[in-house]
Amino acid sequence: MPDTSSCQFEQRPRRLVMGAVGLQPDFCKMCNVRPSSVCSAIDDADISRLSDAAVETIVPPGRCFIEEGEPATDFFNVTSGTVKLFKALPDGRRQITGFAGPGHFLGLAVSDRYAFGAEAVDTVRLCRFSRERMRTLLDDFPRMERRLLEEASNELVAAHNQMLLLGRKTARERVASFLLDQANHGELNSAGQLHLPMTRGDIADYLGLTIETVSRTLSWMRAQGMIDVGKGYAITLLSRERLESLAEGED
Amino acid sequence: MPDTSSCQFEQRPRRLVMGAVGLQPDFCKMCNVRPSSVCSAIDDADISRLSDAAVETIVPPGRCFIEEGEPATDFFNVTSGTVKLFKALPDGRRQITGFAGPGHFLGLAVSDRYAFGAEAVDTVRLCRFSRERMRTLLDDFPRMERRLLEEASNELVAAHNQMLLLGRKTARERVASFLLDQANHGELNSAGQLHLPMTRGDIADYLGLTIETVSRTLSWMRAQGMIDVGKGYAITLLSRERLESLAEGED
DNA sequence: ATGACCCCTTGATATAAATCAATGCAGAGC
DNA sequence: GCTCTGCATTGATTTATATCAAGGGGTCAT
Repeated sequence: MPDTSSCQFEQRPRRLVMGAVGLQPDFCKMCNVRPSSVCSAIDDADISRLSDAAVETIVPPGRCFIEEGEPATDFFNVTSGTVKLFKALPDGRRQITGFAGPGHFLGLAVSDRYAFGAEAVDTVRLCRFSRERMRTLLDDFPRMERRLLEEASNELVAAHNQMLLLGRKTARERVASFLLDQANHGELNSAGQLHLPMTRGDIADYLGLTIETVSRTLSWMRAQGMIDVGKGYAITLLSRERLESLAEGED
Repeated sequence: MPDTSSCQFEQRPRRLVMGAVGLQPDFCKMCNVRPSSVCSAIDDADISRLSDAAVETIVPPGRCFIEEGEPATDFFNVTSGTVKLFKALPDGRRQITGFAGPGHFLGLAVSDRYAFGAEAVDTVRLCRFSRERMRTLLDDFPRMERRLLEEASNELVAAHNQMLLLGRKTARERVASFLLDQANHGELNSAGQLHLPMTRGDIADYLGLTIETVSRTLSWMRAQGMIDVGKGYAITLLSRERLESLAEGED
């Protein structure tokens, strides 16, 4: 059962129907509003419609749940875990266009087919809506449309940054940019380590490099004293300053 | 004076105030609605507010009208001509993130600073709004918000395609993809030629290549009989089929 | 006309990153 | 205990593309 502790509806039990389907906390996250402002805008009929619309889904690591080119039936909001989004060429070359963490939307596009594939990096929890119902939700909750526009704008900025990276940065600059992005968006653990849920292959496909180049670059950074590569997927950033100047090509 | 022939308001002259400031046809384009549905939703007070909000701007070729990192005061809708959008690194390396033609929006981002620069490729006509007023326009015309979301979604799809191109395609595949994109989005002239308004340098900065590689690749395609490179910026696609299989790496 | 400038093309060479190859390590299954 | 498999690291070599360099053909101002 989803955590509802951050939402204050203990006094209004009927409202918890939403929580029961995993919708309420996610819906708050989607709309980026306080739960109370969402709930004051809906009535009992809405509740049943919303409950009906959302399904909580759990996807195991490595499982692909959106196939590029398939009919786009669903719309997702990531609740926990990390998803990789990718596009592929017929001969198997693959470009990961982004990693989506908690709060991110998938399947926004206007097209009736998915423009990308999506695969769980680790265990992923999703809030799934049918796109058809999504459309009626948007009519009823105009805030949500604004929220989606905001999200799309942010993704667009990220995409443009990534285009600069892919088109004009060297391997070292790419890896430095990636580590800093990850450190800014994800959280560091208690030891100050950055936990990267994805494999070297995923990083390579995200940065437009090969596995070997990513590995060599990380080794070089370690030799330079910029980072410490721990066991598994943990990395410590020892000199954020040097990584930053490297990432922007100031060297 | 802007062309109003596509809008049917000859019988309601007062409405032409909008056309007088270059707003009305552009506004229709922005909202992607028939002029009548826009105008039925507004009254005289709205007209003066809208007229006030929009300014028609003409930008000469090569003129940069958005500086990356400057405060984002305005919001633009391209009326005619082609704009190049770009991001740059401190040492001068540049990535063109897209070319914006008639109907495209600029300055959508949530941030209070422009995330990219914009420069006119040829003579560009723009409809300019202050972002502050844009916000109130969005409140009054909810259709517009949906239209912007649609636009942003389409741009996101284009950005992801470009990431695949920049990260994983060879020079030949990149140039082939570019030519086909241009042929699909722009119009061919009467001789079946594609007119590219941008220089080889712009194409290179868009495709993550150098001028020399773009030039050599076009020469190679000509030698292969895929294209014909005319005088100036005109190119004829002789075998769209071969270009398509090349663009997707099927060779 | 002349020179300056910009853009494009083509050739020769250099290099960053890919590819090919070998090895090590850790977890899963038997 | 084993082997098998996937992932990561490191080394040797290749290659696609960048860089360096030269020359041609416009256009514009003098």
